[in-house]
Amino acid sequence: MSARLPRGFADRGPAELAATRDMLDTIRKVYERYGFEAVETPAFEYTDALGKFLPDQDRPNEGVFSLQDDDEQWLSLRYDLTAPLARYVAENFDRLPKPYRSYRAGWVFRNEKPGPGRFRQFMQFDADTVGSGSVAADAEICMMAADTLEALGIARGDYVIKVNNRKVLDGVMEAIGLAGDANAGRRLTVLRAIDKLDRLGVEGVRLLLGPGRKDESGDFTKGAGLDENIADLVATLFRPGQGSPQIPWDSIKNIPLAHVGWAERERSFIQDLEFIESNYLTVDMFGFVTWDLLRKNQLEWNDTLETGIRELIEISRLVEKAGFARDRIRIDPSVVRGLEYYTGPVFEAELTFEIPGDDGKPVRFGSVGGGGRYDGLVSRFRGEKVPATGFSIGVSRLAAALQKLGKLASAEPAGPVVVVPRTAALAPHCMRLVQRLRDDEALRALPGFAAEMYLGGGSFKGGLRYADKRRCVVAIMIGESEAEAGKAVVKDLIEGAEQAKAIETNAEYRAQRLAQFEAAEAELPAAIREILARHTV
RNA sequence: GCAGCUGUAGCUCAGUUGGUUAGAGCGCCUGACUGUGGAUCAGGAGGUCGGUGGUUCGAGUCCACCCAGCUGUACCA
Repeated sequence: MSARLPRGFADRGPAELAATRDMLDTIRKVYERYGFEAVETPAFEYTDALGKFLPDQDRPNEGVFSLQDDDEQWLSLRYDLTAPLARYVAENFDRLPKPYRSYRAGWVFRNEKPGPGRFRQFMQFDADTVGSGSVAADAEICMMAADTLEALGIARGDYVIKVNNRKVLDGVMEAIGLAGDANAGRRLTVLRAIDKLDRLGVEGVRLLLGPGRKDESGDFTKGAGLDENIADLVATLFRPGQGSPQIPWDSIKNIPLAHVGWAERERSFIQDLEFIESNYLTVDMFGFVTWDLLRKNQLEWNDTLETGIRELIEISRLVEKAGFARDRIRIDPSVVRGLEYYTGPVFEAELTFEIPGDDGKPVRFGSVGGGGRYDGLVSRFRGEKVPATGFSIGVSRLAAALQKLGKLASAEPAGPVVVVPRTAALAPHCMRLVQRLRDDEALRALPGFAAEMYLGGGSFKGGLRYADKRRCVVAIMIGESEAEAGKAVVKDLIEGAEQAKAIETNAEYRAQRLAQFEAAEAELPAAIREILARHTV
């Protein structure tokens, strides 16, 4: 039998654990400052509570890890933290304050094809506001996401929280005649195509919206089958970075409304925009461009679309007033996200900086989190409607990005002070000594201080080799003569290694006892503190 | 899932048109060094060449299938 790690799972060493712990701590502080409170739910849920099982099968869908309980009920490992929260809120609805603001971190599991940076178990850190239908809740979540990324050390300008609204997408679908249950499949295809804008570009997406697309490997993806001009319209409309469309603000303002003959509702909508400050230009323009494109294609404006755009404008207004400019939170119509349960605003946190990859080509990390409004999730468990919105950070992915940025400790933490007995008979003497170090007030006050006696057998040098591998800074050596004299030899391992680089010959090496000195037992803590201080800053 | 590429020591890789006992560097272990990691020197362990079957006098090398990995694509609640 060979020892092997299951595909798509990862072991984590001390360096990674320490880094993740720091990261979670930082995120938690931001969330708590916003007034969110902690909750934890288990890794397993009843499969139906996760809301995903195929209609005509009694077996849970692939994609989740599932097993049958002894009462034959299906259990699944959670694939995100949102569905379990909905279950928790529904189950404890009466005693929770509303709106309920909660955060939680935990492992989630997906039974999918793993890849570089894609695991079948990974950590998410979520925050949600349940019980508020106000777009202020959505705006706040976006603000918090931006603050969180900055708290983690990502500079302003190196990230952006992109915001869109499912109602806009739905409204456009409606306008191009894809409303209704009969078109659900094609709607999905269109949404997926839009989702790929950043990767495939406008051309690729236009193909996906129309006849279909063949990729480099020759694989063919079936398209949505839209008419060419409609595909054009959709691809243009949801182009990413829509922030600077071709039409300048002035030309919108100066449109002679009466002359174009807009319907009353449309006119009032556009007139509204005139009162909006220039910072909301993106949404305004998007609204106008949408309106204009629809009109040119003889398609109708609709309520869903208007509501969606008005919500986006409102969110822009809120975050702007709170001091979040467009370099942090930005409306981007190409954001699609979670195709299933989102009902309103959707968000995506994206890292915008590039880093040279292994092959030298610049690599973007892209999305490190996302979320949105899911007004239907909790109500699956209760009669009444419970609006909710939330955001989820992909911890592992973000950690990888931070590591590349150098914002995360990547080195293994320094090892303990190791006391090495010269012979086995000295073990009691050393054990007493090491315990005195652990009990020393001043040493204990040092962050991360640890002391241990070398427990390995073999030769004396084994102890030093061990200290080396553990990245220890200080070794204490005790032989018979030292024990009798109540003394110890203290060695600065880092300084010793440094000095050894200059040594060329064996004789010289033997002659030197690099970076070590003898100290009385009582002076040990002070000597150790001095060496540690030398190397920890 | 589909397509293309790749599988030689713990790691990174060599291995000539198919030809003897398959190599290197790093790492690991042991020793030298009067009681010392890191320097130096000497030695050692470790591979059914991803697996199975085939072609051949002979296969790490050629062929088929399988498995695994990488890349793209699809899916990702």
